[in-house]
Amino acid sequence: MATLGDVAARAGVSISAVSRVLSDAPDSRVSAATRERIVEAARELNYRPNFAGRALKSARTQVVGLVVPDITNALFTELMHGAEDEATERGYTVLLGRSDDVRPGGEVIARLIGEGRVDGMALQVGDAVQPAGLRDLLTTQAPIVLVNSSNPGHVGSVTLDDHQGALIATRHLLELGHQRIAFANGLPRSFTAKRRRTGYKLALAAAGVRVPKAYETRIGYTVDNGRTALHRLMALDPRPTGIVVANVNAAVGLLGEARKAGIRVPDDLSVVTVHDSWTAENTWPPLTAVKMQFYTVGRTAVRSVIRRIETGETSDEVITDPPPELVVRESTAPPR
Amino acid sequence: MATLGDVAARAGVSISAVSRVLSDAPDSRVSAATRERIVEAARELNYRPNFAGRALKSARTQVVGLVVPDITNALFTELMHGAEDEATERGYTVLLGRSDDVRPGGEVIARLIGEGRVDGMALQVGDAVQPAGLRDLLTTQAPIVLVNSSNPGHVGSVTLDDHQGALIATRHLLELGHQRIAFANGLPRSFTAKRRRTGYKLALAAAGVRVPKAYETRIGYTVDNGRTALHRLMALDPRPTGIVVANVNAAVGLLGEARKAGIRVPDDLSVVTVHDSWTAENTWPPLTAVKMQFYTVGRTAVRSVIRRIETGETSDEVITDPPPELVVRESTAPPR
DNA sequence: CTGAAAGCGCTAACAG
DNA sequence: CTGTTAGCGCTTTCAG
Repeated sequence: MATLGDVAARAGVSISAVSRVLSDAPDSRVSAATRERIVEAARELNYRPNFAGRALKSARTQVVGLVVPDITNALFTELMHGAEDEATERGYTVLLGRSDDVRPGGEVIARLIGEGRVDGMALQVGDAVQPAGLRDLLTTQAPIVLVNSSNPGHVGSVTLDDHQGALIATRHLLELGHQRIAFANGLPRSFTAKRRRTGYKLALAAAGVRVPKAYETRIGYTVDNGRTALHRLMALDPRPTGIVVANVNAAVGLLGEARKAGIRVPDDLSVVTVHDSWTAENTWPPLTAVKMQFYTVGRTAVRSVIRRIETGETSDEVITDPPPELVVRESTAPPR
Repeated sequence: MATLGDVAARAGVSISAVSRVLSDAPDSRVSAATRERIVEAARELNYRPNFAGRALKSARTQVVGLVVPDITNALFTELMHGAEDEATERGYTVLLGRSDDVRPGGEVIARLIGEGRVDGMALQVGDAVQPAGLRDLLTTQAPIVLVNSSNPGHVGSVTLDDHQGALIATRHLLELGHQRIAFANGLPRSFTAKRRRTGYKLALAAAGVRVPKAYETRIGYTVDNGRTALHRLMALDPRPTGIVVANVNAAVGLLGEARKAGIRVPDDLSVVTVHDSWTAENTWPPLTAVKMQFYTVGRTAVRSVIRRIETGETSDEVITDPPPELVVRESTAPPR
């Protein structure tokens, strides 16, 4: 790989002149002719600035970490795209990491920041992460922004309007005429589950509808969790006529299980989910869903991290624009 | 962040002594007492080696790039896990990148390698990449290993046994008694599509079954491509009684579209797909699939890249162990 | 057994 | 306008 020195030698100038020209300092103080020679030499040698050299000198990597619990998840894909787009526009690169439930990201983050691999991080912790696990992160001075989590301390945060999402989903069933509306929610300690829960409850309360306590399950967001929720809810008496599922993956599992149990959707049971993804379009019947703006979350999170890196400012943001949007497909209908 | 100098000062020794101890050189030539003091000081200061400093000095990052066309894709998830597991075991980190069809990874790769961000790369190009786009990569001396692609030059490669996968899928339908077996394949220029095609053809030939030419579509691997394939195949006369789909995402789309068209699976039509993923379990009916070993591909690819980095050896490998495995679910049955 | 010193590629302050 | 130089944190050779 060509270095600044190689380019300088070829152009017959000093290293610093090359550096000034190629790192396009606004004030490179170089004559047009010299600049020309330098640029030409760099092109010929296919020069690329060495990452380590630059990072070592400047103590900046221009990299932000994005750590999510599960890269698999179709939802995070949108988020990652948003993060990448924002980063690229601002001259940053995104480094993708995984935080599983065991190590709540603490180890990964400490490494990435501690070793100087990234300048800052956007972090979404898994559902099952205990608040205690998060506490360590907050003591850090590092530029960390929490995504779709609570904000228990002095780090910034970006969250979806989960409350509104669940409310819209629930209202959809109410408007179809359902009264016995159940809620297949995430784990009790999940931050997003708490917020979705209030949306569900508020919608019911606003309509003057009361449901048994057992109508809410709090099992989790996975496909299998959805399967379990279906069984638990359908064992109740009276059976619900509609279910709001707090997560699209769980909804896919719930729908499959309903099918297996001979429960017809939407004839016997309406299902609406919070979140949308390509998988929701391809179930049978296609799932009615409330589309949440994950792309915007990604963009906003990275913007927030970069602001934190560059200016030190911290902020807590809720994505309300564009708002959650109901996408009606075929899994919901009026109750019989 | 604490540096070697900080640790040295605290331990009252020289920087080089600290370096020797903490980078656990096998022969650190340091007394037990000194070593103890150094380790203790490092712990107290929460020392972490600076990535840039180390990389600059050693011209090694201990990072391998993994570039895939679409991080979304459930299949690549397995591959990424395999890659990560292998990398971690060998003291490397994985940097994830995306190669879309427009820039066949060329730009991304040139940057990552040229700037010294990674020591080597495992690269899967998209379906739609023209061979010409690949040629540039082959001139490179960089440690690149192609994944699930052909090997048109002197870079290494790791591929699945696509031939065998398609053959097993086709044979499954034959054994159920189908004769009119169609094949919803990827684009003609896709390397994997070519290999799957030979498996399909061989299985038919071995059984002495002949089908019309139009029974093979070569539209692509996406969900929408699968939908299109369904329509095209069902417009034929005589209709096929079974379809082998070359990709699980396309199979999901094809299945959904069959449903919409009132074609009952498996009563009117059997569907079997190459690949397996969680989405295949959650369609209705659940998809019979040939499970391909993406996890092993990931592991092997990273192992191959690292070998290339460390020893310069190049190899071309086909994953045959474990072999592709038929997972029978409910989308296949004997023809009526 | 331990330390001094050079140098990886780059930027930036300073000198000419 | 252009060049010299110090130093970012680390590894490694060479001296002690």
